[in-house]
Amino acid sequence: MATQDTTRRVTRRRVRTRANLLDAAFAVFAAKGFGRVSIEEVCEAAGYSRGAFYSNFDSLDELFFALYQQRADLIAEQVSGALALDGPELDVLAAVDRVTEVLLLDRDWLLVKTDFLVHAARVPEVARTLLEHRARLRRAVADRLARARGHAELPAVLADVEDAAHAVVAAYDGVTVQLLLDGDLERARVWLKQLLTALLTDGSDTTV
Amino acid sequence: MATQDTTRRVTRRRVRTRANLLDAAFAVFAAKGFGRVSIEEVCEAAGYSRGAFYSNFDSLDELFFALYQQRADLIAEQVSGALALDGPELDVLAAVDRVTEVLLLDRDWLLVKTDFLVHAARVPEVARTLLEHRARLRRAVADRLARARGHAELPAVLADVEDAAHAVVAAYDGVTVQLLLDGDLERARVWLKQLLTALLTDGSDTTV
DNA sequence: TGTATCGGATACATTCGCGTATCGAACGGA
DNA sequence: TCCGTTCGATACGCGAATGTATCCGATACA
Repeated sequence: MATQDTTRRVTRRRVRTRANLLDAAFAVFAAKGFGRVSIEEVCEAAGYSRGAFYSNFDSLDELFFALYQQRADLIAEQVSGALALDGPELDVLAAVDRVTEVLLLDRDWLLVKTDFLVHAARVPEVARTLLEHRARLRRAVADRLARARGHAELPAVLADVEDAAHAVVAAYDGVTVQLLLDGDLERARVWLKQLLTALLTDGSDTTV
Repeated sequence: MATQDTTRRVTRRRVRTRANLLDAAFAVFAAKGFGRVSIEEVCEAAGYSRGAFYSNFDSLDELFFALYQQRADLIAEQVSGALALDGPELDVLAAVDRVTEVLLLDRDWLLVKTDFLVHAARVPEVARTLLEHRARLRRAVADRLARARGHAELPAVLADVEDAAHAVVAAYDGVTVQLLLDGDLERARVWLKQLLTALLTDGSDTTV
C-alpha cells in the first residue's frame, strides 16, 4: 500500500487495523530491536495474520518508516507546546524543565528512535526525513531562544541562536545514549537539565 | 570458541583467520548494519566458508562483541595518547583539537559503534561492557581536566571535573548522531570543538 | 436490507540461513 | 621429514520467514 493508486473505499476497519499493527510494532521493536523482528512477530503481537500486514504495508521497512513519522510528529507537537507555554516574559530554565520532561518521556521511544537512526544512517532517503524532523525541533528551540534573547540571559560561546539550538539537540542526543545504557530515566533528566543550563547560560545567575 | 576449555595448540593460521573474519565483519556491518547481516555474508566477504566461522565463533553476537572490544580498546588508547601528549603546562584547546581528531576518525566506526549501542541497550550484560568502556574514556578526560584545573581555566556550571568529563562524552555522542545523518565529517569536527569549548570554558578567553 | 466491494485469514510453495557432522589438507613439533 | 593435531571446506537436514493466491466474512452505500 505504499502507493495509494486509485481512490478506494477506505474502511474504518482498515484504519483500525493499521493503527493496531503500528502500535504492536512499536512494542515489539522496542523489546527486541528492529533488526531482530520478523513480520510474523508483529502480526502475532497485534493479533492479525500476515495477510493483514501485506494488505497494509509492503515491507517491514515501510511500516517502520510510518511508525517513526507518526511518533516523531507527536513529539514535535509536544515540544512546540512545551516551548510556547509561557508568555514572552520568559523563564528559560522553566522551559528547559518542561522540554526535558517531554523529550525524556519513555525509554521505549528512545530505543525505537535509535534503531531508526541506525537505519537512516544507511539510507540517504530516510536520513533526509530524519534530518527534517530534527530541523523542525531546532527551529522551535531557536525561535524560543530568540524570543528570550532580548530579555536577558545570554549564551556563552554559542552567541548564535541557531548554534545554541543545535547544541540543545546535541545534548539531548548525548543524554539519550547514556539513558539507553543505564536505564536511569530520572538521572538522565537531571543530567540533561544540567547540560542545557551549562550550554544556555553564561555562568552568571540565569533566570531572567 | 567462546569458552577456551583445555589448552590447545593455537595455530598462526587460526589467528590470521580470526582477524580476517573480524575485519571483514567490520566492513560488512558498517555497510549494511548488524541487523541485516548474515553469517554467510561475513564469511563470503572474508573469503572463508561457514565452517571457518563456527570454528572461531559461536554466533554473530559473539563476533560482534569481540569486534567491538577490539576496536574500542584501540580508540581508548589513542584518546589517552592524545590527552597525554603535552606536558602539564596544558593547552586545553589544543587537547580538544587532538581528541576531536581521534574521536571523529571515520564514519564506519561510528556506524558500527551505534549498532552496538542499540544491541547493548537490550542486553544488560553487554551494556555493562559498553559502560565500562565509556567510564574509561571519562576517566582519561577527567584526569586531564584535573591536571589542567590548577593552572587556569574553569568550567562554568560544570565545576565538578567528573561532570565536565561526562559532558564531553555527551557532546561526542551528540555530534556523532548528526554526523551519522549528514555524513559531513569535517563539519562534525568543527562543531564538536565548538561544543567542547562552550562546555569547558567559562566564556572568558581560555587558552592558559 | 441487499449487494458489490473490501479486508483479512488460510494454505502453499519457496527461499534463506542456520548448525552439525564429516573429511582432507595445512600446520607445527620432533 | 614425518606424524599427530588442528583448521577450515563441503555436504546435509532442518526450521523459520517470506510473498502470493485464493477464499470467506465484514463493511459501506443505495
